[in-house]
Amino acid sequence: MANISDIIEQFILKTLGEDQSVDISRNELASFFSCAPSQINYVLETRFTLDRGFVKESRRGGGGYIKISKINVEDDNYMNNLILESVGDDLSYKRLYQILEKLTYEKIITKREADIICASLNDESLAMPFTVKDSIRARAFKNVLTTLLLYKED
Amino acid sequence: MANISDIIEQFILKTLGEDQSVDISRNELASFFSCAPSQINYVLETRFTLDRGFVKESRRGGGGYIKISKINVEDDNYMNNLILESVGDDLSYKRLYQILEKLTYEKIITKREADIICASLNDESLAMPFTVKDSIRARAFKNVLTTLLLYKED
DNA sequence: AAGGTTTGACTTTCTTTGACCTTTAAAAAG
DNA sequence: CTTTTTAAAGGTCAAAGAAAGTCAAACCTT
Repeated sequence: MANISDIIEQFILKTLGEDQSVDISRNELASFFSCAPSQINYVLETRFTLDRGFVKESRRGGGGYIKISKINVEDDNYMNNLILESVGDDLSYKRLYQILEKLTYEKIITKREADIICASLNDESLAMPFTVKDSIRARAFKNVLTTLLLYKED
Repeated sequence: MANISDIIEQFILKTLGEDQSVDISRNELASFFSCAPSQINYVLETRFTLDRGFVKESRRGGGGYIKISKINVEDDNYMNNLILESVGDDLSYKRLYQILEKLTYEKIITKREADIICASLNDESLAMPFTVKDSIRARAFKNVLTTLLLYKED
């Protein structure tokens, strides 16, 4: 955790807190952390992604800003979207991991459940050629999500 | 004895101590012991294996690290036995299902967790040739069981 | 000779930096 | 009041840097 990106990520998460969104100023943040402004973009691109449940919006020019919003995972749209589109036909382990983090954070699954899914679908478990691996993972994970949806009914 | 690998092993074990995990920096360790960085990998591969109850996780790039976690293998004969013998190198879906029923009945896992494992490792998810399927399932399920051992602490 | 160790060259992944680009609000000019 | 200019944002992309991973050859031990 010695890299700036992680620190900035934590800072933004903390600033967000329980709120649904925050506005940040790219340049201010960058100068606060004494880093290149594009570093902020890097953090946003790698950490505040849709998979992890964030949506961004920004505006340039005077009084510009970047707004980071948490998406509402409550309703089944998020899960349905994951199943139908977001996951797609291929799913890397990394991406799976990020999605699981989000689902855990939103308390849709427990940490233990996330770990179970991870263990069964990581690269070591799925010991097979690259090309097939990601597609098997996608298929299997969609099945898991579908199973979870069944539990949401109650 | 007296070879660097053993010394590094001891050092890591000592650093671990009673803790459940440690973070190490491959390059730092290597330069501390004046050895090639890949020597560290060698030590990890030969000494901190799953069989011996260790799980590893790492990250490259700036601020990279290697995390070594210890799993509690204590006295859990049933799970250990499952991992080492019962499951074996091949595992049919039927057999998996039976084991999951047993684990659920014994309250080692919840029904929901069983369903999740089922969903991710059933024949539909693992869409691949028969010959490979059962061996992938065995491997994956063993990983799941190992992960569950991590939770046996509490 | 066999098996475990050690080393180093090469690869992959992730992060950091900086130069250059685009958009926009506000100010200046007409 | 409209148009033009300017400065203040944010965006993009590629190169450099910082780890860790891999693999095979050389080296020891028994």
